[in-house]
Amino acid sequence: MSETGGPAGKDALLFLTDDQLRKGIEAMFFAYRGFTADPDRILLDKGYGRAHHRAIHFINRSPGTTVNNLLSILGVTKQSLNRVLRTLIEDGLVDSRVGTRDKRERHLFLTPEGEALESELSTAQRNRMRAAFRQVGPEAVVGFRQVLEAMMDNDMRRHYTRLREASE
Amino acid sequence: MSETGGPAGKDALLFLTDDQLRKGIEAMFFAYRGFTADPDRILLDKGYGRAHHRAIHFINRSPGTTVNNLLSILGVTKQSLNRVLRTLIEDGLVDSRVGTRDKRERHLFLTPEGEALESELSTAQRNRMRAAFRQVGPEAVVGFRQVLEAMMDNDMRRHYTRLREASE
DNA sequence: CTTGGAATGTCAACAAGGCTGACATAAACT
DNA sequence: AGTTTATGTCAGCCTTGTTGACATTCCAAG
Repeated sequence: MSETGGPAGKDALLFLTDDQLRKGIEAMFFAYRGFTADPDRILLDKGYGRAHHRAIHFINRSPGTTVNNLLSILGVTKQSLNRVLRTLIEDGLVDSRVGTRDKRERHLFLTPEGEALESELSTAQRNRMRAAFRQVGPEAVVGFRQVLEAMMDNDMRRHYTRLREASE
Repeated sequence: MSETGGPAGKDALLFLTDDQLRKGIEAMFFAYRGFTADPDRILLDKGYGRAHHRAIHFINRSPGTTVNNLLSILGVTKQSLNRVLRTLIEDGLVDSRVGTRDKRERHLFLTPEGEALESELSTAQRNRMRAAFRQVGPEAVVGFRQVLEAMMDNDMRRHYTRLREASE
């Protein structure tokens, strides 16, 4: 690992100046645009938006998840999510099955068509991420994720780590 | 410094697996929510949105900038930006002065009230960024920014570095 | 067992902030 | 002077966020 203070001395905390923080803020802003650019282009052709992408992504990650669970991951209202889900279901990308144990719940799955779109979107997004990771090397990638995790709200970090546990 | 390939061997590129890339993607998604959460709360009270924040931020960064320049930084249409600017001007947070050399241009400045809001917003956002940076240390911060820069589109990276040059 | 409240999901209507199209004005270039 | 180009504004549409009202299902208290 590395010491967390850098070289001990009067400049040890230079990375916490307002200028450095602003640099981080602007980097985050500009990078997020790149992060979503490729999927956005693909979705535009098919008449979908970023909200559809998010739903598809997390249904793929947790097949059979309920609407309620998806809500707390996405952090939007159920009414907002519902509109998106309805179009995905109508278009045959998502399958919604009434819960067997609790009939109020709907369990969500991707159809083969939904999986195809998910794959197309995540391939595009991974390609950009891969190029960036490769360019900067594994140590930078570790730092990247450490900062992002530290920046999350607790609720979001809980979802983030829970997704890791489920898949590994 | 550090070698960029990690331990030489068959696992040297393990950080580029699909699982690692997906982890990066989800980290980006959840972290961006945290990144905008604090300013969003402040803006909600005052009847503004994220679009107003972005405009205020970059006008503060480049006082006297034109609408056109702001457009290419924000990557939205002029019509969309115009709606936001109109309310900020009406509310006395932004001052729009017709260009002296070219009367088609409008040069944008923050009023004292605008600067007050800018300060409130950026203080909140910096506080979160500072807490994250401090928690993970300067080496992680370097990695964080390296990945973000590598992830930007070329146009956005141009704006990003241009802002650096102007201020340092 | 039934009944009242809580949980889940759907429908309707509204607001913010993207978008395109049409246009007014100013500058620039024949 | 007259056409073309650049800048900014106005009008209207679409996505996706919001709240409110409601139907269905479950569960627990009487």
